[in-house]
Amino acid sequence: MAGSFKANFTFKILLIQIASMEYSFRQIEKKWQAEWKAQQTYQVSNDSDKPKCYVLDMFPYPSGAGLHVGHPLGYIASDIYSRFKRLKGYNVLHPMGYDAFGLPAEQYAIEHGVHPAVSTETNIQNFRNQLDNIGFCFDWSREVRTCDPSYYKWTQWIFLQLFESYYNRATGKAESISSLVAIFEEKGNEGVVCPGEPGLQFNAADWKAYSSHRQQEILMNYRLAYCGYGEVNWCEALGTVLANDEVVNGVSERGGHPVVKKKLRQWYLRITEYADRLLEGLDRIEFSEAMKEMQTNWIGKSYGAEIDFAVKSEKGSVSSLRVYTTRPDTIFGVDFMVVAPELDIVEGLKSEGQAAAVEQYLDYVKSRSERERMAEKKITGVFTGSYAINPFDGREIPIWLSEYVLAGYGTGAIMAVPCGDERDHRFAEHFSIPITNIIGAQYDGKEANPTKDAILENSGFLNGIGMREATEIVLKKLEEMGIGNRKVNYRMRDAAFSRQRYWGEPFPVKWQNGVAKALPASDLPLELPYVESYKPGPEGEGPLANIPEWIAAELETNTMPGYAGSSWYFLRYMDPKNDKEFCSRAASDYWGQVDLYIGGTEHAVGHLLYSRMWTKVLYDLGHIGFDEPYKKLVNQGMIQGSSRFVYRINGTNTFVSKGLLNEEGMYEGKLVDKLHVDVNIVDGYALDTEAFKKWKPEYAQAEFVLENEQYLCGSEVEKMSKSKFNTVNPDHIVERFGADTFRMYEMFLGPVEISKPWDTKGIEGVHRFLKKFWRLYVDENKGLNLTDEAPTAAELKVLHRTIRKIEEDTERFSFNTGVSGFMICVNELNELKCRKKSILLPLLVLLAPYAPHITEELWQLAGQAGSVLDAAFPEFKEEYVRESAKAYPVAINGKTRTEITIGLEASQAEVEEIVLANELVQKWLEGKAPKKIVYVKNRMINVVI
RNA sequence: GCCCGGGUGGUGGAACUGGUAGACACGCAGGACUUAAAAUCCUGUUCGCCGAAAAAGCGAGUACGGGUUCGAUUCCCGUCCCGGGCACCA
Repeated sequence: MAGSFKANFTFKILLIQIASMEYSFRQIEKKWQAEWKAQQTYQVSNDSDKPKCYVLDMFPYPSGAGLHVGHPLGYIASDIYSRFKRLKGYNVLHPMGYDAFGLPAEQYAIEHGVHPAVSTETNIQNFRNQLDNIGFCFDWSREVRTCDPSYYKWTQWIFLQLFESYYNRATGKAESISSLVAIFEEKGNEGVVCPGEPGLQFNAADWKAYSSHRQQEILMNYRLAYCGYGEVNWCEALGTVLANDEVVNGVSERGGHPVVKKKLRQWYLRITEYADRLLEGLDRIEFSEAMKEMQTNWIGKSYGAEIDFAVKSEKGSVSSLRVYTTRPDTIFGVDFMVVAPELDIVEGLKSEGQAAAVEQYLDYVKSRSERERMAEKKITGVFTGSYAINPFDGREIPIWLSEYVLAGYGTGAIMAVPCGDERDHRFAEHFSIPITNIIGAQYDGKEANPTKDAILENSGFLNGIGMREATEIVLKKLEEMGIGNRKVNYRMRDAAFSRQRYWGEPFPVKWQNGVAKALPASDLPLELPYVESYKPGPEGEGPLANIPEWIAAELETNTMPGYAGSSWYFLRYMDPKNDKEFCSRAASDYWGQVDLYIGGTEHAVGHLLYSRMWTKVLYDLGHIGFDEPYKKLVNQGMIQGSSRFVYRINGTNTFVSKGLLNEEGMYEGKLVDKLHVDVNIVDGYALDTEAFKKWKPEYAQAEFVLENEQYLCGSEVEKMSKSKFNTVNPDHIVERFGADTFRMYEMFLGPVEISKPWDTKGIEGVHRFLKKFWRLYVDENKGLNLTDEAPTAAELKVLHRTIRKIEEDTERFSFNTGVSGFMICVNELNELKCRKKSILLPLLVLLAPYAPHITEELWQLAGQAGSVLDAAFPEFKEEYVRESAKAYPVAINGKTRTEITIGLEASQAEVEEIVLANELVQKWLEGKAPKKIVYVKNRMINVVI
């Protein structure tokens, strides 16, 4: 008994010892995360002799769902790059913070009665824990939050800069409103076109004679941040304004209530004044061509003309119709006009006979969102009963209304040339409008041809003239006749900058007698007051309108949108604690532009354009020394999720199982709304209907139409996002495999810029690699197992190839191939049974940016001083990898047939001789002479027969 | 609809500037070690044809159809499918 007990006891001790030298990743990771925190290893100074490098991740919104595996993809990439740059001797700024204002927190407040500040704080804590788990090198002492008054004080301050500025087109930059007033007092607005009211003209005397109310109204039309009127999605039943996101099939996602458009007073940013500079700036920054193209298209600069057509109508109240066209040369091909249904002149255009049809059409359009209108393939429209007169041949052209023409672009009216424009063509065919062919054989009668190179026919005085030339002739003639002028147009509109919401920055503005007055900077921050209820105010105003004190103080009741705080946050990180300035000039001069910005393409035209504009304004006003915020942008692809959908019969609370829908996605002839459902309450495709009822209050009374006693959901691969309820939490991945494995696996999945669906299987391979790596240094029984022997040539070759590979791949953000490079290296060193410090210590440094915890542990075990984070990146030496010969693939007619090893210095003649002597090549030649032998040094050889 | 991106084995992907398609992994199959399992290690793995098998060989192959080229996953034209954005999600 005793002997057996003792043996058992010893055995246990042995087990513990063995276990202690295994790769126990959780223990190692927690140890070093605590150590780095204690040592403040990641704190960065603004004062350093080293070259600077600013690496930034796009500002996350701390959602209640927490991090999903898609978020850290970019953070890991930037983390690896930051650590790599640190090893390379840079002073690296790599900060993180929270874009903490936003709709979801408010939505949550409405649904659960929790104050957004409370839920946001909880979410941030949660986010932070999740981030810490992964071992990022963020300098948390620089953390910022947009909802913190010490932060939004400066958001409000920058808003005041915008409010107190206008864009001087003559100097091409923002200047102060006071300097504009000085110009007005001296000479009126001559030479200073009013962007908000282009026809406006007044002299100094006029200006002085204006009431102060009128003066303020004029100034408002110049300000970079200004007030105007705009349409919003208004839901009467909810008494609130909805985001496009929240509107499905013309009804609210919450509750399925009708949504119509309503005009409300709104703030705007005059980003259109910066259109040309936003275009020009693209030439000076390293964004992908696709990204530049998207921004260019969004800005949508076009050169064309505005033309006034005389109108013949029953009422006679409309004398002319102004259209915008980029193709004045096609004016003889105009077969009809299309006017946006919202335009005021519609009332005057409709004839008695068409009145009913027009009214019916207007009702239809009112129920449609802009998104739906643009996505519509179906052709809709109505004839107004009026005609425009072609100024050159007097032809009467019918005027139609159609939703494919948008009120906000150009003049809201177009001249339709069906033979040259696809949409016009389909419209003409659909409504049987006769088509005039002005390009002869270039038009086949079936499809529009948008060519610019045809010779015009059927075109009066333009007959026989090329289109490009004709454009100029027509423009001159229109100008002579006084009915048209050249016009540069932008598709981009001014950015709506107010929300009828609670959880955002209050505007530092008072309304007195209908005039907006800026609060003095000394009153900032204007703090967001506490509210009991998040219900909208009267007439769709924001919740702040419900606070008597707020109203009594005459304060603006709108709040700023999400992109306000995120448009300048990269500056605040440089000097986060400054309570005198948004960022000291010394700090912004030291850090300068963001050297590497990583984030998704979903911000291509929103955030990235706004923050570029804000930067330009701050630059113009002399607050910073550069006018582009981001020097280089790398787009991370999305890690996609697999979403699930439920189908609600439109206007009801009844949900129909997927299999019961017909091919058009209808149920018994009824329209259904397709709604996302949380993947966590769906098993495969089967919905847990009880959990569904508890999921959201509005579903508590939901009824289900089942198939085979189950409710089956639809599925789609799409972006992983809180709003699509399809997220996977990284925490449990880290728990099972460790942070180093998680980091490397995310990178190993594929190129950082490509989207791919998440799949947990496959992570084993990376985990195995790290265990193998560990065993290169540590014998699980004996412990550390390194020698001081001199390395062999083969070992040096493996090491230096890896140095080159990792350096190149990290520098070009090809982290996936970097990881595979490490795998190859470890496989080869294993084969060589290499345990030499001279090889393995440099390898530790190479791997440190990718897997910081395991490398720091081994660095310490190997008795190295200091942290591996501050080691020097090993230097690549070409001499160790140099080859003297290459095994060339030899192809016959492009098809590889064999391999021949030839010295690298061989000449064409020598190669030909060697190749022709080869037995296999001779077999293919069958005695004939080759036509040609292609030899590309260090690449391949091709024998052409 | 418009703009942008993508499509390569059973799966994720590699091939960087037009030069050996499938690196590196996952999965799968077989084997070694073990009483067994886990862990670890080894071998094979694009498809088809020809072989008893192995070796070798032949043919096809990077969404589909064309083109340029000695040579195309890579460049050009057209088609299909998937994803992102389209102005109040951030």
